[in-house]
Amino acid sequence: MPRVSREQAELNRERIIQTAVRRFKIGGFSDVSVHDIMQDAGLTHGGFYGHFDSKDDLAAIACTAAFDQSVDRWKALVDGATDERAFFVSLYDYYLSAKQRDDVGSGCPAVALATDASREAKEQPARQVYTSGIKTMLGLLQTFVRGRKTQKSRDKALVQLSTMVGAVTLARAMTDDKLSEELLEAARRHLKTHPFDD
Amino acid sequence: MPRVSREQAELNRERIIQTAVRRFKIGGFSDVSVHDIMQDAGLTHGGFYGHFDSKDDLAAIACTAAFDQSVDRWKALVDGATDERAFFVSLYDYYLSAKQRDDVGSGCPAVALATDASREAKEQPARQVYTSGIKTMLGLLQTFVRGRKTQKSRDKALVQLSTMVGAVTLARAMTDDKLSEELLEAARRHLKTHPFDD
DNA sequence: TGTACATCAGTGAACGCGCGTTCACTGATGTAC
DNA sequence: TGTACATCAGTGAACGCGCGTTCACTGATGTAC
Repeated sequence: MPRVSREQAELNRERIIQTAVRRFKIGGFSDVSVHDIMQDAGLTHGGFYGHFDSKDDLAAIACTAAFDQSVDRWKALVDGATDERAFFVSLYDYYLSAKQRDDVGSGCPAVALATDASREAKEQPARQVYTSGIKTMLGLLQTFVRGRKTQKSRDKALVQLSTMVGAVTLARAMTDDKLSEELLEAARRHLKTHPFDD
Repeated sequence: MPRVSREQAELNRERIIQTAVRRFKIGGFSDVSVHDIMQDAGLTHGGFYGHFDSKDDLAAIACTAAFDQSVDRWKALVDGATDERAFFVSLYDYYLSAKQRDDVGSGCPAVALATDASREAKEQPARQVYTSGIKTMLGLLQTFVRGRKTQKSRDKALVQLSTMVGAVTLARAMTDDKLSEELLEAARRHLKTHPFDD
C-alpha cells in the first residue's frame, strides 16, 4: 500500500528514528542494518532513503534523539527530588539498576554508544552529537553539585559520570550475574557514601 | 611461496593472534575482517583456517592474549613500585594517560573490548574470556588494597576499575580534546586524592 | 461538492561490494631409506 | 649424506550471503478547477 498521508509519513519517520535509537544502542551502528531497522519499524527497506540521506545520517539523528530522551529522564529525576542529595540518590538507583543494565534499548546512550562513537571518525556527526550529549549530561550533573562553579564540582561531575558509565559498561559485559550485580552495587554504595559534596 | 617450516608456521600463528589483538581492540570484533587481519599479518586470507576454526575462535584466543598481556603489564607496575600507594599512583598515571587513550591497539582490553563482549551471546567464548579477564584484574587490584579481604576493599577494587574504564571509554569518544583530557585528569586527581585505603 | 490529474510515500527487484568460509592447487619442508 | 616421495602451510579463485544504496513502479493522497 504505497503513498500514505503526510501526517502518517511523519509518524513513520519518527517510528524509524525511535526504532533506530533502540536498535543502535543494543547492536551498535555497524551491526544493525537499514533492513533490520525498517523491518522492525514495519516498513520495507526501499523507503528508507525517502526519509534519510544515508545510514550515517540516521545514526546522527538517532544519537541526537537518544540523548534528548535521556536528558529528559534526568530532568524528570530533578523535578521529582526534594533536594540535591535526593536527586543524586534517585539517579544512582536508576542508573545503576539491573533494569537499566538489562534494557539496553531503553538505557543511557552514554554507555551504549560510547565505543561506537569512539570508533567513528572525529568528523562524523554521530560522534560530535555523542560528545555534545556528554557535555549536556556533565552540565546537568554539575548544576546539582553544591558549589557548582568550582574545580571540585567539575571534577566531581566528571568522575561521577565516568564511574557510572564504567560500572554499567562492565556489568553488561559480565557472564557472571553475581559479579555483574556486585559491580552495580559497589558503585551505588560508593557514590552514596561519598556524596557529591564531600 | 607455500609451505613454510613448522617453526615459521607457529610464528605466523602468533603474528596473526597479535595482529588480531590490536585490530579487534581498535575496530571491534565484527568490523574487522579475517582478510584485514591476515593482510596485516603479511599473509593471505585462505590460510586462516589452517590456524583457527573460525573468526569467533580467533576472537576468543585474541581476547585471552589481550588480557594476558595487560595483566603482565599491571604486574610489571607492581614489581616497579616500592609500596602499594606507589603501585596505584603508577597504575593511574599509566592507565589514565593520553598515551593509553590514543593507542587503543596497545591499550587495555577491558576498555576496548567491553562493548564488543557485551554484544556477544553469553555462551560465546570471547565474552566468557572477557569476564574472567576482568576477574583477574579485580583480583590484582584487591591484592594491593590494604585490608584486602574486607567488603570495603572489594568495593574499592570494583569502583576503581569502573572509574578507570569509564573515564578512558568517555575520553576516547570525545571529539573535544580539552574535555577528553579533563576526563582523564579528573579521574587521576580523584583516585589519587581518595586513595585505595581511605 | 465532485471530478481529473499530479504528486510522491512506500515497494521490492536489482546493483556492486565485501564478508566468512571452502577448496583445488603449489612447491618447500619433513621423512624414509 | 643423498635421493625419492609424502606432507601440508600458504595461495587465490570461488561459494552463498547480506550489506548500503538506487530505481522503475504503484496507487492512495493532495490539489486544481
